[in-house]
Amino acid sequence: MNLLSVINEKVINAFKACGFENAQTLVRAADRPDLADYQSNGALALAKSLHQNPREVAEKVVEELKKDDFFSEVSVAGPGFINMKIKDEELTKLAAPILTQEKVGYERPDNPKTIILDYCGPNVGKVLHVGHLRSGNIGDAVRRMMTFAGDKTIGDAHLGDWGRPMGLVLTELQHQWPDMPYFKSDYASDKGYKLPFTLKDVVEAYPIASAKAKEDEAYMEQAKKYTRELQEGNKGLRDLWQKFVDLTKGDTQDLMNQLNVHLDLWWGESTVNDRCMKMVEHLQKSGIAELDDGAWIVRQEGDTPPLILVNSAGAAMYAATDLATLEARMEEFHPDVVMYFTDARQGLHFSQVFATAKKTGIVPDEVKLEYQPFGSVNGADNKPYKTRDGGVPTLRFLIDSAVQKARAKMESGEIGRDLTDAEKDEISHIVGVAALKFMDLMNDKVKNYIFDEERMLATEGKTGPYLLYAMVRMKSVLEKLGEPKNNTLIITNPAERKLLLNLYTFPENMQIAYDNRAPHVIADYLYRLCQDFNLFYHDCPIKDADEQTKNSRLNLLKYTLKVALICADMLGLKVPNKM
RNA sequence: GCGCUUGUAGCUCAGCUGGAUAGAGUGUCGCCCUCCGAAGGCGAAGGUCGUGAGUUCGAAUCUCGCCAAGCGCGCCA
Repeated sequence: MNLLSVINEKVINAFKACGFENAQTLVRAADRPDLADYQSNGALALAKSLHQNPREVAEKVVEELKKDDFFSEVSVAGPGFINMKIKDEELTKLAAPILTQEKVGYERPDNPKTIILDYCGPNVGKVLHVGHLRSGNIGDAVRRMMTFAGDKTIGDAHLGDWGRPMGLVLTELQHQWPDMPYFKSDYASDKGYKLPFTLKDVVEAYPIASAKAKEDEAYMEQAKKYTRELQEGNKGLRDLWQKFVDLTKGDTQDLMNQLNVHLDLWWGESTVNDRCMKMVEHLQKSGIAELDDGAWIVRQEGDTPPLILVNSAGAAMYAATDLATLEARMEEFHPDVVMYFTDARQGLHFSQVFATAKKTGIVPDEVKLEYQPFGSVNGADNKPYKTRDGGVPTLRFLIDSAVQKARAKMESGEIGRDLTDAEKDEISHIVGVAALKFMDLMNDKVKNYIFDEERMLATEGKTGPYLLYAMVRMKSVLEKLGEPKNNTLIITNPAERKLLLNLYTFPENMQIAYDNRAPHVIADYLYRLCQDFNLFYHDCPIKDADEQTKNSRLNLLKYTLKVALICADMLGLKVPNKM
């Protein structure tokens, strides 16, 4: 049960009582809060299909609704809106049955699904950068939303750990550390061997290697050879490869932990290596793949260019790995939906892969494949964000910088004076990361946004720190003044009413966010909730109020905190107890 | 050339499965701490919704054309 469904039921019955059997009620929170709490646009839609005057239809329904003393006022406005105001007593009466529910009134309209979400996408040999922030952040937020809604979710990092880049890294590492045991013909084990290189060396090795390979043919041949031998299972290369894959994984894990981004699965391209070859062979034999200019391709419908499965050098392309990964996911998890969170430039690739997956039967018809593109992060010049020296900012740099600035803010302000150093460290990390994450999640994901560190860390305006501050206040007041004694609610002030009404709209907002895979809808809702709370806090003193009012306000506060924390959690924001 | 995405207040963005007076934030200007956390609150000013047509009782929203920006188009991922 939630407020929308309660009102909707009443409006449906009113329409029926007027002889309109299957009317769409189109009930929602009012666009004009000055005129109504909820509105129904059903009369407009109905009148259109019946070729009647919408106002007349609305008048009839309003007469019916007026009989219900749930409403304090029901009226027709404009071309045929039905405006409804709810009695304060009814509003407060519903608080306990709705707002104490675990999901505060959210009820999903369909059956739970199994959903695989492909996000983060780290590549071995490359540093995580601002793009991984978006992929991880958005993908994880959507995963959290779906988990809340009751779906079984699987977040997969989809590690880029295979192919030519691995051969290049192996080659360059050998050049720099030729004495490593892995390359010896009699290699058996590296037990007790201490690695001479670090993650830093690995990520530096890749660009060096690909530059060398372009100029030096022998070097390229070596890389190709290692790529092939790695795939064939050469033990030394396999062991060395595992070492630097683990370094990358560890680093990614650390960064994702810092961002509070959760991953369930670390399947890499290597995971599907064997399967990939078999799949390609099958497509070749079945005639779906055809040879063209030495490459194996799958033709697409219309003007869509063909998908390249295997290049003319015989190497599987990433479309092939993606298809093999899909095949593996189907077998292992039988998902209803698979979604990909990658930047907006890969649209063509995924439309080819999806079409091919369906055409070949790798993915059954009933399984939905969703491409969820996101825009780029731009600098003040509206071009992809760069650091001052012109480089691509690494994810670690972005996090460190945000945390450091949050800390500086704490030191310079008058706040947090009573915090210990350890507390300051912990809290500035939470605040800095929240600033970064919220800036990334607050806008529609397909759009580019402009990275502005000053603004994202500001405490005024629509920012992470503003939200955290509001929630910290809620916690703090509740802790100081204690739990309410019973769950009776009364309305004595417009700010209380506004806040309460807003709490009731959580289910609707949740549904919109879910349907559109849109964390920014939750972000926006949470922001409005915090605004309403701040007004309530300002206008409605609790401590010195009479017993009944105090109790009621504590209840309202408790409910607000509960909903706010649910939203914050869906966005992957941690909320400290003080700041 | 074909395709994808975007264009809303000075700036950053909501609203886009058709509905009322297009909303926030920021910036600008003014106001509010003897009071549970002022990292807060209140108010004012600010818009030909890129543009032109069409559909409709009604369009920021749907359709088409045009303009502008970004991106993608077989052997990288």
